[in-house]
Amino acid sequence: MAGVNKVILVGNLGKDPEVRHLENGRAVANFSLATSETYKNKQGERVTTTEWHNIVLWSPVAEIAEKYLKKGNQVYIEGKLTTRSWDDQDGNKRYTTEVVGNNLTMLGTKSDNEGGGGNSSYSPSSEKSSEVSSIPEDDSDDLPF
Amino acid sequence: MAGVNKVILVGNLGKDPEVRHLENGRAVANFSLATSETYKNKQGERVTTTEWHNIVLWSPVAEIAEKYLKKGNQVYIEGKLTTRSWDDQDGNKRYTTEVVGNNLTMLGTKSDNEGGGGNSSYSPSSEKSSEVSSIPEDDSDDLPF
Amino acid sequence: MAGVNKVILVGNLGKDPEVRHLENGRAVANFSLATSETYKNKQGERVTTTEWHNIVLWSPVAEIAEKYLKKGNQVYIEGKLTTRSWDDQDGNKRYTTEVVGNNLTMLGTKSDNEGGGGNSSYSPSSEKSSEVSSIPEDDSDDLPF
Amino acid sequence: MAGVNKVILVGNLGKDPEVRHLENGRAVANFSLATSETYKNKQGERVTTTEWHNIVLWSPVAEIAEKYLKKGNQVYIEGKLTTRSWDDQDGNKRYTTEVVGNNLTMLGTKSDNEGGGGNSSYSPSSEKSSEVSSIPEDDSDDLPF
DNA sequence: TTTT
DNA sequence: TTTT
Repeated sequence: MAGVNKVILVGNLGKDPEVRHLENGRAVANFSLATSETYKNKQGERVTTTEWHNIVLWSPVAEIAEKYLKKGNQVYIEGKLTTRSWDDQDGNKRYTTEVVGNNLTMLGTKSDNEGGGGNSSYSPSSEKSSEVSSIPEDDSDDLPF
Repeated sequence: MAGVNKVILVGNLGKDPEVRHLENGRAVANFSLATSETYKNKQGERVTTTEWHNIVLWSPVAEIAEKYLKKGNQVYIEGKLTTRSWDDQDGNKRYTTEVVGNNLTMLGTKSDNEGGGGNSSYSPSSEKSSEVSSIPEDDSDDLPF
Repeated sequence: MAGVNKVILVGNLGKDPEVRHLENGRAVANFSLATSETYKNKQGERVTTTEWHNIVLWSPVAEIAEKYLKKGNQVYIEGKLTTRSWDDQDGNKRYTTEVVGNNLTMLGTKSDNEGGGGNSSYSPSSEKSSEVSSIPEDDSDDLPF
Repeated sequence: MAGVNKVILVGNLGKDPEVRHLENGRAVANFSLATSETYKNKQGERVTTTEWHNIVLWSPVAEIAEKYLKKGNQVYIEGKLTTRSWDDQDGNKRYTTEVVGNNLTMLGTKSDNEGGGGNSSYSPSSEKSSEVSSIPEDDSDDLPF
C-alpha cells in the first residue's frame, strides 16, 4: 500500500521563478527546469536532447527560490510527481504533470549564481552564498531563515 | 549542461501491461502505476492519496513486464520523465508526461505475484520466479534472457 | 557547498531489529539489510551477489521498525551515508559506515510480513497492517502514531 | 530477491583522482568526495557537517574522471554501496565501504572546473566543456569519447 | 545474516 | 485502474 514517488533532477531554470504569496501566508513558486543529455547517435554525431519539467515549490522552499534562483541557474531538485486535471475552454479534461519539490540545492559556485538571469531586480541578498540553499528534508525546523 | 532526470517509484499496477511488438523487433509495454501514501489529517483521520503514473517500458524490460507483471503487482521502477506532445481532435496541442523505465524490480514474494491479476490468461511461465525480474542497468548484456 | 547524500535500498532484513531506548526518550534501531542482484556470468551461469548494509534508524522510525519489522522482511529504505570512527582494542582507528534511514516502507503483502522471522515473540500488533509503515519525510508531524 | 542498492551524491572532490591503468586495459579511479550540509542548531548557530565518501570509478567513467576532474570540482555521482574486507597488519579483519559510481555529471559552469585543483598538470582538454561529462547509464556504448 |  |  505504502508507496514511493520520488523525482531527482539536476538542470537549469528556463526563466526566473514566478512566486505567488497566498492569503494564508504560504508562498508557491513555479518555473520550468531543463535537463539535458548529450550522446552520440549511430552516425557518430553528438546530439543533445532536452526535457522540460514544470516545477512547483511551496513554503519554505518557495521563498528560497524567490530570493536566490534566477533564469539559467543550475539546481538539484528532489520531489514527487503529481498530476492534476482541469477543464479547458472546450470542456475537455486536461492533465498537467508537475514535480513538487521538497528539497532544493543550488549548484556551482557563488559567482555562477550572481549577476545571473533575465531579471533586473537583482538582489544583494543572493550574496549570502549558496550555503543556505540546501533544505535538509528531515529537520525542516532548522532552516537557516 | 549535462543533467540528471531520474524517477524512482514503488507502487502497484492498475491493470495488466499492454505490450506492442514493433516491426523492428523491439517491444514496448504500457501500464499505469499507483503510488499511495497514507497520513493523518488535522482531524486525526487517516487519509490515503493515490497518484497515477503512465509507465512506458522498452525492450528488453518490456518483455519482462509482458511475462511477469500483472494487475495489482507491486514493483520498483526507475526511469526518467518524458513529456511528448500531440494534437487532439480540436487541433489543440496536448501534452502527456510518462515515466520511461529502465530498471524494474518485482517486489514481495513469489506468491504475491502468482495467481495474480485480473488477467485470466495466467501463464505458468510466471513460476520461473522473480529472480529474473531485476534488470541491472549497467550490464544489460548479462540479462537473464 | 550544499550537497546531497542519499541512499536508496530495497532488500531483506538479515535479522530482527535491535532496538535501544535511550534516556532522553528517543529510540535507535539497528539491523543488517541484504541487497541481492542476480546476473549471468560469461559462462551463462546465474550468479547472485549480496551486499550487506548496516542500517540505523532513529525515532520515530525506530519504533516502527521495532513494531513491524522482522528477519526476512523486504523493505524500501531511504537515508544517508555516515561514517563514524572508533578506536579498537589495539588503539587503531577504525571506521564503520552506516546508512541512517529517514524513510521506511514495508514491501509485499501483509501476509509476507506476518508470522515472519526468526523471532518467536510474534506480536499481534503487526496485524495493524503495513499502512502505517511509510513515513512521509516531509510531514513528520502527521505520523500515524 | 532482486534488490536495489543506489547511492546519489552531490559533493566536491577532496583531491585529484588517483587513476590506475590495469593490465587488462581497464582503468580504476579513486578519490574522496565531501558532501556538506548546513543547518542551525538549538542555539541558532549555523553549523556545517561534512561527510566523506570513498569513490571508486571503473572504465569508462574512470577515464572521464582522469581527464576532467580535479580537486574541488563539484560533481553528481550515482552508484552503489559496496563493502570489501581485508586483513590489517595485526591480522584483524577490516572493512571498507566504498561507492562504486556508474554515472557521473560535472556540475557548475566550465569556468568552475578550469584552473581548478591542486594539480599543476592542468590540461587544456578540460576546455572541451562539461557537455561531455554525463554518462547516460542506459547506453554506455554511445559515450562521447 | 536475508531473499528466490 | 492498484494496494492495505
